[in-house]
Amino acid sequence: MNTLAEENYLKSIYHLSLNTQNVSTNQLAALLNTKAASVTDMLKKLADKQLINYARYQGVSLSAAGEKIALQIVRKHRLWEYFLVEKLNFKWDEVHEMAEEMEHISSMELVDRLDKFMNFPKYDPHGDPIPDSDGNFKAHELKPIASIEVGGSGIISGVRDHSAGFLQYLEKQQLTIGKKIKVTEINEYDNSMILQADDKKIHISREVANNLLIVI
Amino acid sequence: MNTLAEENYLKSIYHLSLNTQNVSTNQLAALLNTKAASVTDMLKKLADKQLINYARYQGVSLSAAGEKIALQIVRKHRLWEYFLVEKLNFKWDEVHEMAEEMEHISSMELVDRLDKFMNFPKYDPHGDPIPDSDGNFKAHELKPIASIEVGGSGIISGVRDHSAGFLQYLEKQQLTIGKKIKVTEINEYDNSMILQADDKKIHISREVANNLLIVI
DNA sequence: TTATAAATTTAGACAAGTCTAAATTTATTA
DNA sequence: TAATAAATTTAGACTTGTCTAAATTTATAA
Ligand SMILES: [Mn+2]
Ligand SMILES: [Mn+2]
Ligand SMILES: [Mn+2]
Ligand SMILES: [Mn+2]
Repeated sequence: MNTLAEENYLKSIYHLSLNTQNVSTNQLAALLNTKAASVTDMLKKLADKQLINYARYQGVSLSAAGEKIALQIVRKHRLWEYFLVEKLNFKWDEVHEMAEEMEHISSMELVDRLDKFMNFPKYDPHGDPIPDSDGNFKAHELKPIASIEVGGSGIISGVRDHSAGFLQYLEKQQLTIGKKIKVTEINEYDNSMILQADDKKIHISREVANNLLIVI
Repeated sequence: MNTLAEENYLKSIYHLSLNTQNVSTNQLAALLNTKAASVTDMLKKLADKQLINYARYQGVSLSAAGEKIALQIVRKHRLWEYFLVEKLNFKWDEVHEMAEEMEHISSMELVDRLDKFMNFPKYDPHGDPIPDSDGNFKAHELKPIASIEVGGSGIISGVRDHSAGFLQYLEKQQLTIGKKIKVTEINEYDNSMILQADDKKIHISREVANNLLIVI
């Protein structure tokens, strides 16, 4: 079907498309850890295959066919992450690289059975929605904690930064998916916030508040 | 570490080495579904990496380092096959191609946890032994049913032919791993055999008898 | 609105892995 | 043992995916 490289490009275009209309060559190069020239080469190939809409110098978006493929890869990635955490007891900061490889296992029958085996989970260990076999999913209505005012509360349901460092920090602070938090104080000087979670007060920086997402 | 192609070559050399001292270029080409010239190219590469012992025109064998890698791939292949059958309910004739991809997932931590998750199985769905994380395993003392005389009996514990067609045939005849059988009759004309299994009489050809292995 | 900067593409090269066709070595057999 | 056949290797080419350096296009800003 599609090569491993093609799949990684499609998935990256998908992710970047969530924030911008047209994805730029440089954005892709940064995310894929490659060079702009290499990206251009691949974009030509994907355009030939009708998987993307591409006009020279104008950036790129997924075609319907490309999005379908991207969603299947995202589905596999998130299901394998769920498997690694729930069945093999990995921590949420340990699974990304492994899933990066596993998402390319081609059998659809396999991923559907895996889905069933785990009882059709709707969200991965980082709170990201898992598309079903048709590519459909419902995302949470997420807001960064930074956007909440004093007195507001919600349930931690996602992260904006998926890096192992950030995830480990959150784990240490016990700020994990599903936890109910309330904003009790905002420091005017640096905009850092104090949260009430269970019986603890947790002090988080503005940067953390920007990258930690809740459902109200 | 090693590329996917290199891993597949090492594994193939390993399998062929079980029957012959030095593996030939043509044997590898046949098993890997490629051409002899391609095999020669790869053998040079693997020899440079000290993973095989190779002398031009003389065939090839694994070095200690090469065998270690091959055993890890075999371990992963068989553990994933076990997972697919025991956890995801695939049939034993359906899992080979998927495991062919999954065996290349690199994380050793992952495979060790998978092993633990499944309670350290010793044999894969086809009766082949699963190496432990150090590459050690104990193979069954296997004999083809064809070598048994009338009155002899044993437990089905392996197959010589792993093709889906053969496995499906065995399944249909209920000649599956673990079943106790007894040879009740050998037809002199075509050497076909009649087996007693549970309460059934099963008639098998010489060819089947050669490819079905038992422990006495 | 022109000059400069930034982004992107093109040109040309390279490594991995494969192939066909030709050359070489080894095995077989007359 | 010499001729022929079979197996293997070499030569040269091709594809995929990548890179650097140079050229081109688009964006920004004086
Ligand atoms: Mn990937
Ligand atoms: Mn995730
Ligand atoms: Mn393989
Ligand atoms: Mn097997």
